[in-house]
Amino acid sequence: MGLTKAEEFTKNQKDLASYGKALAHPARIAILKHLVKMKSCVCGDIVDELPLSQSTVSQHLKELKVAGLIKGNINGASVCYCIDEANWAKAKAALGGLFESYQGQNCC
Amino acid sequence: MGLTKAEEFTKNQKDLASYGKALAHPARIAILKHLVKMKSCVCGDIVDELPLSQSTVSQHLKELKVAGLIKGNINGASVCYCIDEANWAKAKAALGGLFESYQGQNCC
DNA sequence: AACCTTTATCGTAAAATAACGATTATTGTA
DNA sequence: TACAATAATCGTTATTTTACGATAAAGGTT
Repeated sequence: MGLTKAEEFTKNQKDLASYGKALAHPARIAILKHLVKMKSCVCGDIVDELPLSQSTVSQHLKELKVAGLIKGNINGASVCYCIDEANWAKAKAALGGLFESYQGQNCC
Repeated sequence: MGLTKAEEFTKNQKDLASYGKALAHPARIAILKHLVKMKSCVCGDIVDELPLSQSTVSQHLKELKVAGLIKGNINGASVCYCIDEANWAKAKAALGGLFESYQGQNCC
């Protein structure tokens, strides 16, 4: 993202931007939708669902994990990813709050 | 964002990602919150609110406009920006739908 | 007409992102 | 123990993003 002056913003603004960033790629949206639908999910299954290489999918999974939206549990040789319920609720509340704070009525 | 294979995803996935991208920077979150709160808003006022140069803010405004979340009306020498009510509702519904589609219950 | 204000655009540089193949580490299996 | 499978990480490249100053365009003002 080039030069970033993000330090100068509030925690709430940075949190919201962080959730936005996690959602800012169709592959990550696809991963999240898959996890929501399937509940259980081995990493390999996600790779098979997407038109991307294993390493690229792994990167997207990492970003979602860093943003807190998902978590991964090692299960033998594979890893089971799923929605991180607590943080999902936080993101939902934060984004929902933003969108609901607008009640219509503009000047233009 | 580097090489993008976004063509291979569904319209819904791309739409959601587009909204995510619009929200992916604290400055744009700040702009949106300001517009929600103030209702009326001259571009210059937004510049004054942010720790960024006029040209950088103008770029962020453009991105929000491209994503459809805001619109600008020329008002003499200045421009009045505000929330685009229709698209705001669409984004709210799309993101809300994603977050509400998860009903808890994971394997991990 | 000359000038100031306001905002968009241009040109540029630094940094992040997206993508891939190759490699590594770990676990399970023959 | 040797080998296959799984997933993370490394190294690299192309593209996009962020940011800024400078300039341009357009609208007011004197």
